Amino acid sequence: MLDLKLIRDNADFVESQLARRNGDFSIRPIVEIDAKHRKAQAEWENLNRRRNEISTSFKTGKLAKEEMEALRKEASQAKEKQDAVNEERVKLEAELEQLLLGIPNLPASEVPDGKDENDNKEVSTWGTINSIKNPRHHYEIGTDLGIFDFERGVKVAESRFTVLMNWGAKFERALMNLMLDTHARKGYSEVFPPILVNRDCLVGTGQLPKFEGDYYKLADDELYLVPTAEVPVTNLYREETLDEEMLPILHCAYTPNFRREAGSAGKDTRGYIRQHQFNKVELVKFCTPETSEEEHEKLTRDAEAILEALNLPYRRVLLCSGDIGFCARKCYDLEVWFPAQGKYREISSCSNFGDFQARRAGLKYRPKDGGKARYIHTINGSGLAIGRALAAILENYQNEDGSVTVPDALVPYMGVKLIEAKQARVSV
RNA sequence: GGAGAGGUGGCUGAGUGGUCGAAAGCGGCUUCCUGCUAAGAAGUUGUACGGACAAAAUCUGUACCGAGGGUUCGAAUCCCUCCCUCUCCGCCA
Repeated sequence: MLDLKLIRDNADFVESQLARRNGDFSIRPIVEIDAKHRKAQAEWENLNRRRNEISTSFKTGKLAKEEMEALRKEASQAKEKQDAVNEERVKLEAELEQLLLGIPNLPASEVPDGKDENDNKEVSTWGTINSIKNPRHHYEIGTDLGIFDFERGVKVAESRFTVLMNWGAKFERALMNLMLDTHARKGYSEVFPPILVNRDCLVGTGQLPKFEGDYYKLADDELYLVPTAEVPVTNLYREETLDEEMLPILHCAYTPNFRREAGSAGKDTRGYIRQHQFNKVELVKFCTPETSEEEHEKLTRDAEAILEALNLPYRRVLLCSGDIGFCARKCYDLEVWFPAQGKYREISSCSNFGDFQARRAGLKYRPKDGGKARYIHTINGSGLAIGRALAAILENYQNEDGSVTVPDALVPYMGVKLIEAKQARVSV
C-alpha cells in the first residue's frame, strides 16, 4: 500500500511512476475520495463534539427541566445527523481502502523501463553450459527413472498434480534439506508455518484483494492454502512494533505451495515446471529502510549460492518496470538453464518491497533513539523452488545411458552418487 | 463439537451508567539524595488520525478498555453478534 499522504501531496509524481508499470492505475479517484472523506470526518467530529458538550452539561447537573429536554432533543437530532454523515464517511473510507489496496508499488529508480519480460535486463551469468548430445526433457528422464508419475497425480487430484515416487521423493527431500541447512548457516532462522492462512495474511502481503481467483480457498472456513511461504512468514509479525535491535530478522521456511494457475492455461502443460502444488524454500527478511538495498543484494546472493552449490548454470535478471510484481519496488529473477528447452527458466524471484507490505500488514519498528515507530522494509526470495531445481538437475546431470548423476552437494543427503536407469528404487 | 469462566494501558490488576484515558502496583524515563554499590524521595510515563504553526517544540480536536453493532443526553460498565484464551467433557495424530 502506498502512503496516502504521498499520493495526496505528490499526485503527479506517483502517477508518473505508476505509468511505468504495465496496466492502467489512476490515483485521481483516490485524491477525490480522500478529500470527501476528510470533509465528512470533520463534519462528524463537529457533531460529536457538540454531543459531548451536551452530555457533559448533564453530568455537571443543575439544569432546569425544560432546558434538559431541549438539550436531549438537540443531542438526539445531532446523533441522527451524525449517523447519516457517518454512513457516508464509512462508505468513503471503505472505498478509499479498496482503491488504495489495488494500487501497486512504485518501481525503484534503477528499475529499467519496459513493457514485458523481453525488456528485462540480464545482470550476470554463472556456470558453464555443458553440451549434451540430444538432451532429453526432465519429464522424459524422470518418467523413465520412476521419479515422476504424472498419470497417477491426475488420478489422485487433477491435472498439474504429480506424484513423486522413489528417488523423486527422496530428491525433493534432499533438496529441501540442503537448502535449509545452507541458509541456516548464513543466519536465517528456520520457520515451519501454518499452510492455511486467513484472509488478513493474503491482504497483508498483497495477494488480495487484487488477485482473488489465483488461490485455493476452503469452502467451509475463511482460510486459504498458502501460495508461498512468504505469506505466513511475513505475517508472523503483523500488527507488531518491533525493537530496532531485533532487526534485521532473517527467516527461511519450507512449505508446500498451492496456486490455481488461473490464466496460465496451455503454458508448461508438460512436465514438472508448473504445478498446482509445489515445494519451495523461501527466504524472508525484515529490516530498516537504511539497509534494505544491501539486504536485498545479500538475499539474492544467498539464493544464488544454492544454484552454485548444485553447479547449475544460471543467470540473474533485473526485471523491468512492466514485468515487476505488484508489491515489489525492485526484483531480480534467477533463471536456471534447461538444456532440452535450450533456455533459462525462472527458479527464484528475489524482491524488495520497501514499506509496501509493511503498510498493509502493520509491520513497524521502534528506532533505537526512541522516536516514532516507522515501517519496516520487507524482502523475500525463493531459495529455491524445489521442483524446478529437481527438473533442472535431471536435465543438466543426465547421462547418455539414461542415468542421472547426483550433484556432489546432494550426495550426503541422497546416499548415492548416481540414479541408475535400471534400478529406480530407493534402496534402504 | 458441548458446558463453564474470561479478554482493561509495556506487564500485573481494580473498576457494573457520567467525576474514567481509566485506581493501585511493577517496569520505563527525569531529577534529587548517598563515597561506590544497594536502597530511598519527588515528578513523569499510551497509540492512531485530523487541525493550528514555515517547521520542530508545542497547543488543540477526535477515536481507542478483544472486534462489530445496539440501547442512552451519556457506555470499559447494559443488550446482541462474532473472534480469541483458559478449565472440564467429547474426538483425534
